[in-house]
Amino acid sequence: MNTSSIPKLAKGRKPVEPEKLIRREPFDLTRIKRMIREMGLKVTQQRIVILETMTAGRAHVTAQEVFEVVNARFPEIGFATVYRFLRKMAEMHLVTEVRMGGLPARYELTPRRHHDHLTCVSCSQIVEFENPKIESLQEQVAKEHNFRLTHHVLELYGVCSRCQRE
Amino acid sequence: MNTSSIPKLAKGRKPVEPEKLIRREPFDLTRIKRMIREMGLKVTQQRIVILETMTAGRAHVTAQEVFEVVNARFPEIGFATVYRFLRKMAEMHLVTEVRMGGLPARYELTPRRHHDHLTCVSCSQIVEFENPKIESLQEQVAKEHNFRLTHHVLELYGVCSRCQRE
DNA sequence: GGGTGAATTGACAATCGTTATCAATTAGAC
DNA sequence: GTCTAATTGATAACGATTGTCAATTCACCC
Repeated sequence: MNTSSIPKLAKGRKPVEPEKLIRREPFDLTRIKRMIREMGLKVTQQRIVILETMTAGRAHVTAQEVFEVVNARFPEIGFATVYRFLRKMAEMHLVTEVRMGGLPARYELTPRRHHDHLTCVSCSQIVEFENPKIESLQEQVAKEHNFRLTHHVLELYGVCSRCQRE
Repeated sequence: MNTSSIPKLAKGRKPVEPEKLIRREPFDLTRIKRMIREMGLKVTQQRIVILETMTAGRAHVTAQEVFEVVNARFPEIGFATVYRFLRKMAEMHLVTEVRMGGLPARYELTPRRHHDHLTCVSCSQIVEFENPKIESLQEQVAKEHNFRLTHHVLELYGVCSRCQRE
């Protein structure tokens, strides 16, 4: 890949569709580079762009969606690279992988506070929630069975208020 | 498919490897036929064998595992039939589909009492548990967000006591 | 700065679990 | 038994994910 073209493209002006996914301010470059280095990885232009997209974009995105945003800005970046880096970041707990049913995995920057998900089966909107009582009851269950808990998946599915009306 | 050969094979004596999966007594034929009829489906030899295997075998099996048991007894039964029927039964809530991570779906006869799973990340053993307090807290969370809850997935992962010792 | 080796990349093939297709067969109602 | 719609098995197709590998790039040394 011709990486030298990336800075050039970055300054490009052509309007990009998938940008609509972006909602938050990305972390600054220094911070992003540090995050990559802290994972024990080399700092490449691809990884900067991918991680920047993750920090800037909405949560709960699929690898495909990340790829589309990234690839729209830098067509040289292949989707294998996106997949690989997302997997690596999940491994490093920098992002969290959420798999619902047989659907493609969704990724979110690992939130400082743990939370679970409430998903609308009709419109797929995801609401995050945290409930310390449930958490502690889970710990209690694990203890009763002499398990040392490593993690858990709690996904609630239902119909949101808007979809109930329709 | 030559179904007429099935009764013949059923009496066959050749020892079958995957039988080791069987742990419980299957439901009797009359009951199994009734279950299939109650789903609004035709009673076929294939479905009898598959459902018999489900009622007789261990819980939390993959479609592939069911297929292997079934196919060992009746090589004429294709795996598309197994997949289709499992999916249909899941749809009818006769069996419950459990998907953990990106792994193949596992099926169990829907237990009379709802329960969740505690899985050992080391040896994959699955412990079932039920906790009404967690259930009601989930309802409460859904209510707070104006969702009408349809179902949920609660999977706890940890290291079982035996694996902790090793 | 340039040189070097290992990590990373992109294109693409391969794999996995699952689902669709379709002609042939079968269950169930008459 | 006859008829028709449901079911079946073989196989292709599918979508998500992972592996392969030659070419490129980063990070470190000088």
